[in-house]
Amino acid sequence: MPLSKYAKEMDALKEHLAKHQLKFTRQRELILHAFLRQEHITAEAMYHQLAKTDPHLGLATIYRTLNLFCDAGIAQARHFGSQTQYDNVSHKGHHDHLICTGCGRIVEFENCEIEKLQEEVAARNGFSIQTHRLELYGLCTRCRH
Amino acid sequence: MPLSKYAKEMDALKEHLAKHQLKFTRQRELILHAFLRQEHITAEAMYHQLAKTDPHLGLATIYRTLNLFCDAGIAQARHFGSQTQYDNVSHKGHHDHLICTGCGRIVEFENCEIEKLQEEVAARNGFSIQTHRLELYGLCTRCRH
DNA sequence: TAGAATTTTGAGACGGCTTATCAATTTCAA
DNA sequence: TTGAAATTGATAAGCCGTCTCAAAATTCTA
Repeated sequence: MPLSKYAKEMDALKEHLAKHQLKFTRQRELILHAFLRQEHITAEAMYHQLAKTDPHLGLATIYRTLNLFCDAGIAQARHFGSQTQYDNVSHKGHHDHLICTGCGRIVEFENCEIEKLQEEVAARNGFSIQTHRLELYGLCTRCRH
Repeated sequence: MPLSKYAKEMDALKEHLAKHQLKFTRQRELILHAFLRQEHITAEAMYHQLAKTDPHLGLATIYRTLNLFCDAGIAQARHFGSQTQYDNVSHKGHHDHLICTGCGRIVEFENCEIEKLQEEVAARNGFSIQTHRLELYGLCTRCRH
């Protein structure tokens, strides 16, 4: 019985920390919990969100920690406009994105067939996939008119 | 008989200019030709490239013009890392990437079936795809051992 | 073709997002 | 508990892209 529903990610983080001689800190734990509650978030948004309960948490720490999560495979950075979105990898499962270049609207989708083909391509090249990123850019119905 | 192999894009640009009361300038023509020669490029890269022959071309002009091309449907901006890549829309030969998280090796691939499925997903959501980005992250044969 | 109206250009200032710096603090292995 | 090493927070610095504005170029009109 896990102590928390985020035990899996917590383990992944601790394993990464151990492997790189990094330390487990109050801030990292705090940010991890806040991060795992969302599907995706920007550093700035998380800063404001956490400021309510932890007003002394620095913005730089949030950036550093979210980038750490990316290294640990818990988060994935996605650049949109001038900002960076940090996606919760476990939350999104295997959701990919349709992004409207007109209005910025984002539609999530999932397609098993595509995933299967990805596996085939990877296998053919001797790779074992850990994660992937698929973004389709185009115009949505509204923006086409 | 077209005067240049870029006649189609030139027409698209001129049509857009006319429709918006914009002017056809030496710089716009210059940048269009330089742009169409590549599959994708950043403003900065184009700046350095053109500086050899036109040292007085301003970086701001390049940004403005590449954004103009986006409006005209000739180019398409894509955010990559902290930079903006301007993709040449007319280039169809799009390749995707397999990226080894162990050693950083990048293998390019192309898969028509995946592209077809992408089109289907987009259509189902009312999108018309302009471009896409597909990256598979994993371990290559060597790094798995 | 000349002249006027309008747009564009180039150079640098500016602003937003992210990373670097560094002294003080915290973690953790011994 | 102690001390080496990593982390933090505040802020400076950096980067990328846009804005500003006077001068130049383009287009329109006659």
